[in-house]
Order: sequence, then structure tokens, then C-alpha cells
Amino acid sequence: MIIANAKDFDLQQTFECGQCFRWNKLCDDKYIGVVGDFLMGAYYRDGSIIIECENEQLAKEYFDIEKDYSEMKKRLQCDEVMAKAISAGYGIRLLKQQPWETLVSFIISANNNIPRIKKIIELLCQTFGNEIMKDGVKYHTFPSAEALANVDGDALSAIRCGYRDKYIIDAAKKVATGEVCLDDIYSLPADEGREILKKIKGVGDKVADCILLFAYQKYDVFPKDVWIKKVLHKLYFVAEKDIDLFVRQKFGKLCGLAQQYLFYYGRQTL
DNA sequence: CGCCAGGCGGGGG
DNA sequence: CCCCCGCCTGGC
Repeated sequence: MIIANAKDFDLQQTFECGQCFRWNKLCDDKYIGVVGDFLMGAYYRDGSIIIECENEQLAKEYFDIEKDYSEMKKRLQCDEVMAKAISAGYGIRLLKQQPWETLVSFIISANNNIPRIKKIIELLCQTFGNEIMKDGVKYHTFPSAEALANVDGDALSAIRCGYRDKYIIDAAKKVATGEVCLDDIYSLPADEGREILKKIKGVGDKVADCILLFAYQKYDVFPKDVWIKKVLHKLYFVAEKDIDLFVRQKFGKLCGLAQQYLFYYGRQTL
């Protein structure tokens, strides 16, 4: 798949803005990731972005290829700060990730750091996922809820995720039994989706909002982590308790995308 | 050694 | 309801 018009798409920004954990850069400027049951590659050639995947439909959906970012940027561009943030992260695209993988990944992300989050997720896939062979290299899919619901007690200790192991098991059981139906959330308003997700142990407001934004394209949620709180305080002089009202009034239905630009900008400059 | 990292759950006020 | 503390683990 070739994306000729790549002006609103930068691979490094998209893969390293914090929304995903399973894309890795190879030495030759190529990114490799696993999405669903498929391996994907992404790289530049002659000013275009090339996405390699045996399942082109999956790749189109995952990269949300039809989405018009220039139009959304125009709508967000309401002041000096956001103008700078958008220009810093001009090539960020919000990926359409799989709900189950996103759920578990952000449970693991709580009170944790990015290198360790990636390590734990990789171990989880190696230990419980299916193998994909490509050019003599082994890759692994993200394990299903059913697969994880059936692992016994301390088998998860192998992935070194600490106290989060019981949250992952709780999530797997509730999703596998249907007590929590992740597919329902696509068509629900963000507030209702958040309440469903929070039935799972280890999922609070912040984790739920990341799942709503990164898996369900609920652009009207604004995940509030420690970094974005610092950024808003520093750049907009907004106190923590006023964040929700502030971003709703300022950025409206696209506040989730605004969060990504501000987050990326803040991590570069603050 | 102590502290912290992209929160959360549980207990007490 | 709000506030506060402890938490697996690995890196500094």
C-alpha cells in the first residue's frame, strides 16, 4: 500500500507519541509492527510512505487512511500554543487499534514507564500469543482474551508485570465470558463506554480514556496523565480541576486529538 | 540505598 | 465523596 499524500503523516511521530507499544524501528529506517494476525512494515520511499501488509483492508483501517487531518487541524488551530503544538506533531495520526490489545496495554501502562511497558507487552505476546514467521524471524500476535483467561494463577509472573497480573486476568475473564463486551463500545457515547471499561480492575478514568481514544476513535475524550496536566498548567495556566471544562470549551469534539498534539509537544519542549 | 515512572484500588476521614 | 497511601519492578 502506497500513501502518496504523506504531508499529515510521519511514522516516527505516529509510532512514538505514546499511543502504541508494538512498533519497533529497524536499523534501515523501517518500522515493523504486528496488528491482529498480520505483520506490517512501514517506511519512506521517494516522498511517499509505504505500508506493507498481506491484508490491505486491515492496514487501511488501522491507519485510518481516509481521515482528513488537514481539516481537523484547521478546526483546532485556535491559538498560538496549539499552532506550535500542531506544527511540532504535524504528522501524528491516531491509529485505530484493537480494543482488547489496547485495554491490556494501558492496564500495564499504569504507574509504569514506556521501555518497561513495551518489554512486558512483548513478553506477553511471546509467551501466550501465536507465532508469525517472516524472513526467518519470529514475531508474535497479541494473545486473545480466551487464551489469557485460562492461564493458571502465577503463569503470568513470567511477564514481570508485577501487581498488574491480576488486573490482566480480571480483564481476560470478563471479556472472555462476555460480562464486558468490547464490541458494544464502538456505537456508544464515550461516557457509557467509560463506565463499561471501568468494570475491569485496573481500569480507571485515565486508562479508560486512552482505550476510548486509541481503539474506538472517541475524539471527544481527553486522557489526563501526569504529563498532560503539567503541559496544560505550563502552557495554558489551567489547574488540574479545571481541565475537563477548559478542553471541552476550547477544543470541543476534537479535544482527544488536541491532547495528542499537546502531549507530543510537551514531551519535546518541557 | 532511596526515588520515581504516562494510575489504581482500598481504606479511612 | 474526597483524600491518601501502598504497590511489582527495573533503572537511575
